[in-house]
Amino acid sequence: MLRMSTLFLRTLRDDPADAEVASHRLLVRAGYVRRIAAGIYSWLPLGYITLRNIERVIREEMDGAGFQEVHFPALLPVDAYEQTNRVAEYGPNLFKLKDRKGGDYLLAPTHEEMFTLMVKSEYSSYKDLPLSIYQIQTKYRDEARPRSGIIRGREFVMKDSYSFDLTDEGLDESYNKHRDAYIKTFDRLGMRYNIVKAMSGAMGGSRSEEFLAPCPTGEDTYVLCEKCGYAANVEAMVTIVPEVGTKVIPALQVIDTPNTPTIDSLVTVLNERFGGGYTGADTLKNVLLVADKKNIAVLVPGDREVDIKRLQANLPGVEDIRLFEDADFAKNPGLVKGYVGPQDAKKFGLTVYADPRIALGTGWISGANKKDCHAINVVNGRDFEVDAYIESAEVRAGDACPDCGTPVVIDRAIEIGHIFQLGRKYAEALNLTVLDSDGKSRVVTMGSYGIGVSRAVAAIAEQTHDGIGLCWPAEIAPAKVHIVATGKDENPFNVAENIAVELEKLGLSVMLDDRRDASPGVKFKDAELIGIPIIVVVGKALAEGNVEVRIRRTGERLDVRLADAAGEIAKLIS
RNA sequence: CGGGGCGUAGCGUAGUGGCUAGCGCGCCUGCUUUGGGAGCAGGAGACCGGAGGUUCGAAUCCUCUCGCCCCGACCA
Repeated sequence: MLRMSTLFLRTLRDDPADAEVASHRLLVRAGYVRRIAAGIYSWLPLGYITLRNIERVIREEMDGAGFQEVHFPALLPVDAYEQTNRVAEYGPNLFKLKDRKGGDYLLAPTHEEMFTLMVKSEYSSYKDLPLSIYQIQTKYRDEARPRSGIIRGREFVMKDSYSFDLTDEGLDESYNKHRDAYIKTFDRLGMRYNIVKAMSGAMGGSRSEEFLAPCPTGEDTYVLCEKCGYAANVEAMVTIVPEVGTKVIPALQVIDTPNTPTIDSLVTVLNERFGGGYTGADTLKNVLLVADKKNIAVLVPGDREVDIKRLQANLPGVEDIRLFEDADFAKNPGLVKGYVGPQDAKKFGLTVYADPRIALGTGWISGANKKDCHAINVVNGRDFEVDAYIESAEVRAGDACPDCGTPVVIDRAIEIGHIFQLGRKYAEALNLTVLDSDGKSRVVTMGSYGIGVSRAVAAIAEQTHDGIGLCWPAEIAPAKVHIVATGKDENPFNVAENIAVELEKLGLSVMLDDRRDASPGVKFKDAELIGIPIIVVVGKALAEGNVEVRIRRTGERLDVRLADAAGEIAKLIS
């Protein structure tokens, strides 16, 4: 039983000045966490209980699916991470340190290497597979910018699992088992979430899905088709290739378009000259970028921006992308800022990437590679060539769903889980092989499955809080019932104590506000801030032989006969 | 790393060269109060982020530095 009279807790009346998002503000105010440094937090009793409740649910579901828990050190020698090139990949995001002998260590940002090496050192036969093991561990990433309190820290708790299979079919099966276990887990945690197609990113691999908890403070943007259920991270959103008309487009013609370095100014001039009807979508935007020191052109419809994140996600292997700067234009005098067209790309040594909307045979208005001049009737395949079609244009609400064509909606979310098929990258790098039934050595294929445990505390707080405080789902609340005793004589305190004991006998955890020196108002405010789902007030209603039961989420209040209070409360929870 | 903002008691804050750094919450003591963050009285608590400088005098001005928050870049 948690007794408020002795609980290590101090709630704050004012919002902390350094907290912006709701979860951060309320978790600090309600005494769940305290900041130690940027992105590094201490967990106080209420917060730690909540965190462990989430861990418990995760463990139950992982164990239930037949996965086994292990525990690796957070402090590791760098060797293995060098073999897989992770030290370079993580770069400054890696917390590095030296031991007294000068040996290089790191605080692990993730543990693929350890899992792989562990399996390698223990197993060597296909008969040992499939295998899925997991851990719940503190991870360290020296983020360039920690933000939003617990949501994005430099130290955080993560559950990570890895599956090991001989075949691709086996990997699919392991992946699906994890997917099912995640669905059960997040359902129990009382979260709203979408399972969304994602890019597997630099890790390689094929299938990849994210579990996203919709919430305005989230950092991820995703699209959702409300008709067919298609959901994808914007990076993974697929664009429908438009039908190309059969009309013959006249020959390319260069026209004078003075002072039209922007799409808007160009459209204005076109409409003046040709009597209207032109929009940005008729023009071709040629965005020049430098990708790992190579010049590239990205073609998108003029009414859209290039989404550099999407572009990068769809250009695997490219590490650094930036827009052309004045210095780059100076080095390439044929490329006229504001008047670039793809017609002479070869001549300029540009690799041309195009949004799928720039389909073969479509005609456009583009820059003429000459100051104050544009070209009309510029046809893809006739007047210019595209080296590759890739998703690179910004995604907008209302874009067509690739599965059913319905306009999609766009929403923001917090990434709380990510499952993906790693394939053989780590197994190859670390030489994890087993003998198959023919006695031949085969590289194992792996899957990787993460849940942000500490982040889930914040995500749930974001999704469930209201104007007066936190509001936990029963499964993870620091207690199931919060009993408030009010009044100045002994009786309500004794009654509250008795109900608490009875509830605990029924298996329900209880927080008891047995403070003698706090006024009722303070106790109510604290109870609402702390966010335990059922609040029982023992006080005035005693005169009629009742206690008052309040549902935190709905604000609903009902009187319950004292005699069967515990039983009634227990019913409310189940 | 670029842009912006901020560092004064546990928390929220006032204080733009002047004398003992002010207020609210919280904390301690006493009395009163007890269904919506109680009242009165008394009290403790601040190297004004740090270093250096200007000045008769610096929380206040200057330089450097450290930290924190927000936007962007970045982010298994």
